[in-house]
Amino acid sequence: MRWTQTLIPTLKETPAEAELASHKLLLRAGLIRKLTGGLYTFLPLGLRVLRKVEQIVREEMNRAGALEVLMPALQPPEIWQKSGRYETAKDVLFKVRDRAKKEWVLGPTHEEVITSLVAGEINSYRQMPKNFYQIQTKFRDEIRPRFGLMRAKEFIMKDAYSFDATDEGAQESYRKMYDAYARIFQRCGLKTIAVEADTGVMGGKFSHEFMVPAEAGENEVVFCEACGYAANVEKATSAVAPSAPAPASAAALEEFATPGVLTIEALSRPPYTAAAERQIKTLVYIADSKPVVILLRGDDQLNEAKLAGTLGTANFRPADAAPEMDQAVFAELGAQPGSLGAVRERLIGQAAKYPVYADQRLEGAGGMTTGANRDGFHLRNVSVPRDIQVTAWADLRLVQAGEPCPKCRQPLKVQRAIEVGHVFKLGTKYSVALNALFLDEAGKQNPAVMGCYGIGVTRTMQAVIEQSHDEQGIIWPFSVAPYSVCITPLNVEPASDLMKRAEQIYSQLSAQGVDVLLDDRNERPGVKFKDSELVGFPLRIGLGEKSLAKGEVELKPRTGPLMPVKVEEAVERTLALLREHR
RNA sequence: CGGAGCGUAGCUCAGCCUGGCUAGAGCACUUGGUUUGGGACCAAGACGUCGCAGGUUCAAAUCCUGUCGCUCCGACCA
Repeated sequence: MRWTQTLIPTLKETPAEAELASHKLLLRAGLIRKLTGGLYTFLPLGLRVLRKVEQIVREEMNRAGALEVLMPALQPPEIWQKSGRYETAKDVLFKVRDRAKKEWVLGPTHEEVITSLVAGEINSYRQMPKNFYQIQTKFRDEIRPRFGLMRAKEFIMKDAYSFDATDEGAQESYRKMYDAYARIFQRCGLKTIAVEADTGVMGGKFSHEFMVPAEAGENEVVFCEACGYAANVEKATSAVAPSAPAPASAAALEEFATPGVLTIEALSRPPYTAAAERQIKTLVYIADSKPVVILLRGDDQLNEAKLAGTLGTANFRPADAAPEMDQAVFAELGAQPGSLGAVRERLIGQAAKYPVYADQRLEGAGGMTTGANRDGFHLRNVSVPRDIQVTAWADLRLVQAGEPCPKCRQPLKVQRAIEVGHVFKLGTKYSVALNALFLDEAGKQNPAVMGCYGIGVTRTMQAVIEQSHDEQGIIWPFSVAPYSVCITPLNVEPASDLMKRAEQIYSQLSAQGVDVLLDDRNERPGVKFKDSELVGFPLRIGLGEKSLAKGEVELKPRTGPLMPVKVEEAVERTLALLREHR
């Protein structure tokens, strides 16, 4: 392709709308343009990258034995009602109406469609295992689209769904996808870590996310360099020490005045000096419209994902002074936040019936300080086993960097990351709901055991840029670069020897099947160099009068030194470099 | 949805506080010329419903109200 014949609208200045380096570069390098918030057009160069990522995904899915299909993006709401997600996923569902006013759904994902298909087409254990995948546009009514392609209303996802006759078979399907994902991201030049992920309230068996470490990521992963333990912070646990136990001869509860003290921090300072780890933090949440009390150690933070698992619902929020209903809850408890506690004898009336969920770390703790359910007062000498009636113990705390690894006790690290892929062992939730049943060897009817597997293709493309760029621009790996080679003649007069040489190299490389771009613009050298570095072609072949006088052209890898080579050897040397990176 | 900020040329922004003459700059674009190994220079030119609607005023980009859009922080997720 010739530069003057395609459209590569590079920008010298950074568009005001972009925050992330990768988002800025997508715009500046002329890969995408925004139509409106969360919706982007892929320009010729951006589309080439996207297609290359898709092709890698396709090859690896095929290698893993998955079958490519293409399902409708426009879907009937009935199947969503059957699975129950018409309600549970209502916030992300785009809905449209046809001329008869009938409602349709724009697919945010395709479990319902594929399971409906399989229900009709697969009836025997002999037809399994099967794994179907597609690369397709998804629609999600994101609350807040942001960061360019990272979180868009419309994006391209590779989704796959496996169907097995047995649980062991499903494990094997899961493992194959896990391995395929590792290969896919590696081929895209991405460093990823696979982390244990929260299965949420859907209660799937287990799940891994593929994360690209990056400060710009929206997730946090906890990992151990010593033993390889890695988990999403929502799921992560650690081997933190339990709290100091209640002494044998426990002192009696004692109320003391703490005027104006509303925080753990304030209570840990003089004149009170109750260390944070000797305090009990009391939180009140409204879950499914009912108040619940949550207890953590003073120096711990609540992990809301774990709370969701414990409560069995994601429909909860912290109680807040504003809504009247919440005010009634605080009135029942006898105090405002800052003076709340869960000591049995202080919970009277309705408050005595509020369920109390306590973090495991408090189990057996003694000598603690907590709110007295009376504004401006706290209680000391609290013994958890003696004074607090706990409805259920659970792991509710957020793991912090430096805590001991749950497997090997070495210090854990925390890193921000971008989620590019997710593998999920689903079980039979959808096959039961949508009747995907089969007959086993014994002639007995069973629901298929499913797994689902997603890769954000457009997000992966941006993640590559986020992980691989410098001040000059993008640094594309050969595998997904829009063009592997950019030929940069510094004189584009058609009659010039220099341009003839450039044309010759261009046609020879093209004939060898190399993705090559000829920068035939009549621009000054600086402009051409800057642009080729901004776009990030892995290899540039520079042709200038000076070096050509010596019979040389210049090979310039994006991040390597300039390599003068004989004109006659330019094509061969280029092909050799490309082979090295295959 | 809650909180914060921003809407002026294709892009980056100034002007707004303290209303006033023909609404500006740089980049990009067009034409001509000079240049040509790291984002050139000279000259001439084209490009604006100042997001939109209403109000205040002799007069509104500027003040007020509403509205729409965008960006950032939180809940959602590939």
